[in-house]
Amino acid sequence: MSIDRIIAEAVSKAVARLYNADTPAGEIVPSATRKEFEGNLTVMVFPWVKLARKAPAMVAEEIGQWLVENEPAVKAFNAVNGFLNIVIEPTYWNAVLSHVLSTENYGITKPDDRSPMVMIEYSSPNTNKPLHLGHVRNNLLGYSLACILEACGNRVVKTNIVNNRGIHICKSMLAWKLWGEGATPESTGKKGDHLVGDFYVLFSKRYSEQVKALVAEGMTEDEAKEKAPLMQQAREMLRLWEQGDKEVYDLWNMMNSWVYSGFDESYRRLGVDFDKIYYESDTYLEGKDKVLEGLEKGVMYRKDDGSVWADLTAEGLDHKLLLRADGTSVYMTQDIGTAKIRFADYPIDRMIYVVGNEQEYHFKVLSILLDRLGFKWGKDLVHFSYGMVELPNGKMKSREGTVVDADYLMAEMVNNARSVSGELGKLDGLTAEEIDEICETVGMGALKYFLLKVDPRKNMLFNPEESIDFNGNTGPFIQYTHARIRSVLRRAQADGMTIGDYSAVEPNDREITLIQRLADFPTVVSEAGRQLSPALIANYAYDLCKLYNQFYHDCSILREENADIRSLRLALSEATARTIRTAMSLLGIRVPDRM
RNA sequence: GGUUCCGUAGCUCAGCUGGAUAGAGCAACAGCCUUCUAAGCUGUGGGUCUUGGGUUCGAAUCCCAACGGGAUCACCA
Repeated sequence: MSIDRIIAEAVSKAVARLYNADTPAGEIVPSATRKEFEGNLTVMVFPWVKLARKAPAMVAEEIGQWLVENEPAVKAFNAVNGFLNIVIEPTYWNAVLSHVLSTENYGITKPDDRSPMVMIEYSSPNTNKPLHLGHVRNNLLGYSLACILEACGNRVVKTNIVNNRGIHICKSMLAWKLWGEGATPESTGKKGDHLVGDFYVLFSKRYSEQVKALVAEGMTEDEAKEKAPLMQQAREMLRLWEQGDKEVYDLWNMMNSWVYSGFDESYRRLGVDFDKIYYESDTYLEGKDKVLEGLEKGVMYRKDDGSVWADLTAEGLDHKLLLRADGTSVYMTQDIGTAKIRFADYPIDRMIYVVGNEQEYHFKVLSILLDRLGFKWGKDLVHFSYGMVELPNGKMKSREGTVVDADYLMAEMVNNARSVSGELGKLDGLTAEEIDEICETVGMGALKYFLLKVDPRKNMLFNPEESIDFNGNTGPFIQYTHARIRSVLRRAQADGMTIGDYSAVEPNDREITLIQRLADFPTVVSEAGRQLSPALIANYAYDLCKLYNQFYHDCSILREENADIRSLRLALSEATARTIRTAMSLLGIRVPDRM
């Protein structure tokens, strides 16, 4: 049992004896004592002052006295107003540390066949352009959430729905046909997704030139956008695609395959993966049946023109279109169709969509509709909504070209890691492969940690210059701490030192704080799972590293003469390294053994 | 305008289901490498937690309102 539970039980017993109070131990939450006061754990006694009819300080005094007399783990106490500060028997902390060290997968709950199944959708790219910074945030959040949920004992299915059809894809295809036929990733040396993206940009450019020309001839802006020949041609191409026209289909397949392999490369570098990938081209027709089923059930209605709608006014929302008058689907219908297929594929208990906050309305509606259509997870589906990534000079707008390309960004981060490492002399005496490996790990670690440490709901600022920083609350700082601990442990091993017996050692204040923090890990993981918050894990890891670094500078571990004390410090190092590794793996960040 | 999210140091961010004198990093200044990795450590300065009410022993945290900012309210995806 953890130390704060022991204290909670004891306090519960104490107030029962002293004041006849019926307070379950579960309601008592001891917290770490603030460093200005003496003690390790603090319990607030305010809940019992009324019952005791005594001053808060007096109540704290009485409970404290009872604890010292009846609970062996409690060594001493002091009462400051209503705050009861408890000093735990120092050697007791060693037992806590041993527990941390001896528990395999400390803090991690492995799922089994009966565990709830949660599906998490993330990434969901369009196949007309490469990934950008916003996708990076999405992918990292999604992947990390999946790791955290799995660590909390869920069976997790990571999924991706690739938006590979529609007018935007046809625009790239048309541009390629008109101005780039013959260009392939091989012939141009470009990554497939970038090549296709370039044609999309080219289309936009030529299209807006056409629109401009038409406006100059006297058309209104809206009319020009509609009537521009390029738009007409793209529409025609979409029509042909939907009819299964062989030539268009072949082109579509070819260009998509370029994009997929480009995406795969980006995903690999990001370190994210999927258990099941759905393609919109396979699912976009599926929602129709469900909607018609809803029509029969009476949860939807048909207008005179034949279009199908859902009335959401009871939920305080509007009427929502689901099928156009010509019977074709809209976005919402497709998501219903995807849900149907997914539910048929997996026995899902819970569904999480990692999608930007601009789609909050969409998912609110989707939740209601899925619920009405009988999906058991519909009502409680989670739209894990995250804020935009902003740049110092304003928003990212693909139209204005102010996007940060994901591949470019990753390369920049790794390059920067290389130059900083080189300047610091960290790369001396390493082979070329080792250098590559470390720079990749550090550069990507910096990027990932930077995007994961902030509250996902918030819009965040990404300053390309400042964010490539390896000092302070950053991924590399955590990686560095880990590497340094590993180095200590390596030397210890080389010198034949082992973690011996430290059960009789009294740890100092710093060491106790560190042990307390290590013991917190399982709570932090389950909390992170409950709140779906990678940021919680990230900030915990930083905090832990900060504590370790202070401890590290506070004492010498290997040169400590007293073998028992050295044992404690080695054990502390070992436990910290392991916890850092586990925490970072929940964020999808690798930690190097040396750097 | 309706709905919703956000507002904490000059900047970027923590602050868990209410608890003691609101914390880190960056930036500024001052120290620390003959000692296990200085991507580090120590210290100094820097705050009306947007504002105003309410709830109570106690509010950055919960409730209401105002102000400021983002998102959204398509037969686009």
